[in-house]
Amino acid sequence: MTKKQNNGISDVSRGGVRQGAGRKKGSGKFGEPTKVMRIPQSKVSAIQAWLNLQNSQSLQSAQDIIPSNQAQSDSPFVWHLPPEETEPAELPLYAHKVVAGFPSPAEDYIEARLDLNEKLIRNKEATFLLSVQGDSMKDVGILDGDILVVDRSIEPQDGKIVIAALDGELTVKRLSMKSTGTWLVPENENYPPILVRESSDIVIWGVVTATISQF
Amino acid sequence: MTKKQNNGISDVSRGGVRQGAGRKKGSGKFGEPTKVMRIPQSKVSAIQAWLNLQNSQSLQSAQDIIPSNQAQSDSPFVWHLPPEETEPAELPLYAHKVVAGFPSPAEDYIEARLDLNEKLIRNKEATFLLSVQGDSMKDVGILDGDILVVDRSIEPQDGKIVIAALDGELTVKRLSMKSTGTWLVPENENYPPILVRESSDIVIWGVVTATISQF
DNA sequence: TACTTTGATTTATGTTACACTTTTCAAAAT
DNA sequence: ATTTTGAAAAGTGTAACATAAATCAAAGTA
Repeated sequence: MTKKQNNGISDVSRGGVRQGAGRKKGSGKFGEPTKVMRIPQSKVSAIQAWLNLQNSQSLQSAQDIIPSNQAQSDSPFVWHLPPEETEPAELPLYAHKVVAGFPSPAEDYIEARLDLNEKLIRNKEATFLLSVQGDSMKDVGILDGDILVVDRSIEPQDGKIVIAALDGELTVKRLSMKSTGTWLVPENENYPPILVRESSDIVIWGVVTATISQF
Repeated sequence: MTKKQNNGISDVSRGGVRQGAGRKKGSGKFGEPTKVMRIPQSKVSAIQAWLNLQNSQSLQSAQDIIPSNQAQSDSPFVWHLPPEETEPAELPLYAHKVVAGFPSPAEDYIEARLDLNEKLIRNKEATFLLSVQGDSMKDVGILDGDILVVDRSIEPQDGKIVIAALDGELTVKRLSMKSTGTWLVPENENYPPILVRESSDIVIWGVVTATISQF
């Protein structure tokens, strides 16, 4: 296999011990020293998923928003959150049966004023945002690049759309708990439902309460 | 030290291979098989803390909270673990192997204000919200009941998704300005594109910058 | 000269191995 | 009947090992 045939006088004339040779410290995927730990089996994938997230999160600051080096699945990734507090912006909300009439939206048409934070976030402490990769949930309007609003304080019930850590990867799917068992169901006919076996290692991170597509 | 002096005929007459001998499976502190994982140093204590928490929650809290076998840690880890989702009991989801409660990947950010307004609204004065009826734009994730964020200050260009008042009705469509004329194009194969004739009465109210679906 | 290839070196990573600890139970001792 | 004992079985933390990936200067090539 190896072409190194050090018979007597070798052709070794490259490489060698020298300053600066070899891989750089901190060049691994974690960017820091590691330690081995013993983890209970059922928690392995949750931790893997979490580490992946942490990883992509720190990459985000340097790179763009969505890391592309692991585009093989529909994993959501943590969205960077605006640090600063600003005054709540209340926007006019027009009735959804807006009749024609005057093109320019005047005060008359305003049905209510709405603060998006208030509208979308019920439990601020338990809510975080993720961005989506993949289109396995496209039929419910969750598209690649969307921002998901996830509430960890909502109980994952049958029919809810959840963020689940399965085999070390985060996915967004609809949770289905039937007599046939627990399933993670995509909303895209090109993807099959996933049966959550007894032996499966699954952790639900939260319930998706909204998705935001930006154009 | 050992008093076992197996010289010739030993006094071995206790113990021995037999059914039921030895420690029981699942009698460890995790109650299940484990696996070794490599963990980045900075995450070790967080994971330990979480594992301890999980442990003391699922098992009896007869023991103490803080394990003493790792009290040598030099990092002043604060055990201020969030009260979190630990609402008055009632999550017997363990039966389904569905467990909530991994520390949020965005925990550090939750403290910060999730300002969706800032994220979604560029020009507050010119922005309004509109809710959607119909599914003519479902392929871009605009579904019935969604809330649209509309910016009147953005110039309606070819390819933009716009709110148009056409012959007295408000619609959301993609604006297409080709040599064949100006079109309002649905994003749903069941709907035909609409040609905007010279005689048409059309007014563009604004450009859609985002859509929000709530579940 | 400028670019590409090569290969030893160094760090990273996942897994196995191993030393030691803990738990368990029945025979032996009391 | 109760306690002691000790091998067996399982658990736990860490070292060790085998690849894998990254790095860079020498050597090769155009």
